[in-house]
Amino acid sequence: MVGIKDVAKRAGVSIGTVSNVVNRPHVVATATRNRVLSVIQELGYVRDESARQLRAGRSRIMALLVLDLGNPFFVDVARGAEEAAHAQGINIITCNSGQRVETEASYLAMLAEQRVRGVLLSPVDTGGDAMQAFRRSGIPYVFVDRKVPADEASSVSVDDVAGGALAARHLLETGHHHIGFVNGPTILTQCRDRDAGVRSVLTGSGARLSGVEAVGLDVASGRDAGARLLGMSPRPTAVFCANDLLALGVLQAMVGAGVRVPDEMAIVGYDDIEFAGAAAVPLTSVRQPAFRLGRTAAEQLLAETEENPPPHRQEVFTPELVVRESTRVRR
Amino acid sequence: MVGIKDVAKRAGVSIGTVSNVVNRPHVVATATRNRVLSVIQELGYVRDESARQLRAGRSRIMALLVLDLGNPFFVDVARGAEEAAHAQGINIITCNSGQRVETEASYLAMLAEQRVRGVLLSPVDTGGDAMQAFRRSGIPYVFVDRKVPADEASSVSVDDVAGGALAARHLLETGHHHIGFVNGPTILTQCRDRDAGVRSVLTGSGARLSGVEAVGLDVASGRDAGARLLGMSPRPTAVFCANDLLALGVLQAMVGAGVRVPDEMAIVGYDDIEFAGAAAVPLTSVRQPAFRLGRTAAEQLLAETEENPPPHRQEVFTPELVVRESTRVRR
DNA sequence: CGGCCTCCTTGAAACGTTTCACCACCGTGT
DNA sequence: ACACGGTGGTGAAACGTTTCAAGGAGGCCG
Repeated sequence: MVGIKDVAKRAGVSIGTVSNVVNRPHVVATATRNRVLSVIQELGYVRDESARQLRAGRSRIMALLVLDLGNPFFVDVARGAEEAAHAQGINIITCNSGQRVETEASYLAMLAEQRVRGVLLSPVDTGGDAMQAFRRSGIPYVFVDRKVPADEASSVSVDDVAGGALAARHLLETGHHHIGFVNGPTILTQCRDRDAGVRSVLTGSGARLSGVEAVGLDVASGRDAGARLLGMSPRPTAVFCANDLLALGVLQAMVGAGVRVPDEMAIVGYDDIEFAGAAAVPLTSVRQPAFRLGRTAAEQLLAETEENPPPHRQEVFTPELVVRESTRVRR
Repeated sequence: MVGIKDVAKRAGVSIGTVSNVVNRPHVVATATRNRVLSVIQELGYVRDESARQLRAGRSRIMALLVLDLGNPFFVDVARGAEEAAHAQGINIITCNSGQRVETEASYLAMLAEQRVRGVLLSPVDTGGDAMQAFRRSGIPYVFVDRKVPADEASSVSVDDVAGGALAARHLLETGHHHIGFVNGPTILTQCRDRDAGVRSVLTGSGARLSGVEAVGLDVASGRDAGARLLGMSPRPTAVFCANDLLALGVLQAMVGAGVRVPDEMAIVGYDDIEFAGAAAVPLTSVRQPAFRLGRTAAEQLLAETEENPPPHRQEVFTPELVVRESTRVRR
């Protein structure tokens, strides 16, 4: 592998000069610069970032550690983060934990060892050993889609309690008295918060709530939950799902069983992913500003990795209900 | 930031011993090892991967550079790759070029400077400068979802010509004589191949082909293309889309315009992403084994980064037609 | 009691950069 | 002729690891 030394020797200059050509071209004379540049071309020299970083003490890479890339919501978050980072010439690498605690831990360890510039975090497990160790590493991080106490770190999130409430209220207003709630794993704050929102609205409303906890937050888990819903008697007349993927799964189960949506079963999803509007029955969903979430978080993180970091901030966006066929009231 | 020296001093041993505790625990006496380990704990020491890598000359990270994470097909590819890599204790980082040539170039440069262990590549632009430079870097790479000459590198792909042919034949067999083809940007080999497949079947069949080139491979481009399709006269009675996202967009355009699917317009997509089956009208689609694609490619890449790399291989999977509502013949 | 083996530990070199103090040279003003 | 400033280039230190030859401390055998 060709290094700066080879270039120096071949161009008949010192190592320092080659380094200058690469990093501060203006300080070296035009003739020398061109000679060195052409040798670099000729030899195909690529500088070694690990050496550079070892010297500099800091990396030029930011990372995004994401709960589940299979969820288009997070893909949009990633896009937003990428946009913000690229605008400042920083590359973002994405790590997908797939909601597995061990995978997450392994990525956290890797990122710490890598001395990454900063990390955008949407962790499964905020309290675990891996996360504790990561905190101590001193690498700046910002939580995405999860709120944390202000003294720990910045966060950019969406008010999930409000989102859950929004969905529940909508179902009440469209005349339902028995509502199913397909929630995801309650280890996730998002799920607990949405649950809290639902309960805050339903408690004392006279409506009945039937909860189902899905094993995952994907379509397959949704189909599964749908089947369980179908087995209930009395069966709820409407269901709120913690996630559009779950909602799509539930919808598939309903269609498969010949249960008409929304007439026999209204469905509300969460996230308003692009596919929600294109579903067999277009889904009513609680929209989150995913792209902005990612962008805002990345901007904050970038700011916090600068010389004089600004104080931590907790940004909370407000979700919005998008009504479609799946809860339309027919008269 | 605490380094190996701090640990050594505090534990009263040499830095070599600390290194041994971390990397070859068995060679150090139990008492010493425990003492060092507890100091590591206490100080929160995390080893610096850039120094480690500088010394070792190679990284322990693999990368996946992907065309578009917004396409669930690639998310599945990523999952497959992650599975294979994690099975060998290697972490995979994902880089999303979003089909932008400059973004791709910038990631390629970054990965080369990073001296990554190996890269899984689904590039927009195989011939560009960035790619040329990357080849020279000597980092092992394997193409995913794209075939290349055997002497350059390994590749794992799906026969796109066959896939295109499969779709076209299906539409002929279901009685269509005027077929639309919504293709993606022809800079992508995949799109050119699918086109070739379609033409090979339609040429001489007596059927008419109306081509539309979408600007992207996403839902919005599909809606756009759908609108163009609707403006044609005579209007095709069926359309094959190079991609399920395009197909979903076209479907939305049809639904929006009150054109019945499949009666007035049959639709075939490509990839068979999870959402295809859950669409307003479940989509017929050409299925690709995305997960296996990713897993196989990662396995090959891992093998090629070993001591005695196996020869390059070209693995080509065969696509499969999945028939659903969107092309169902009613009688 | 000397020699030898085994088990642990050490110190220093090396990895490929960046940075910085220092030097050589040249032209200019006095 | 001399001092001086500016320009362009050099050499060496430093970054935090890993690795490896070498050495010290015991224990065992003859």
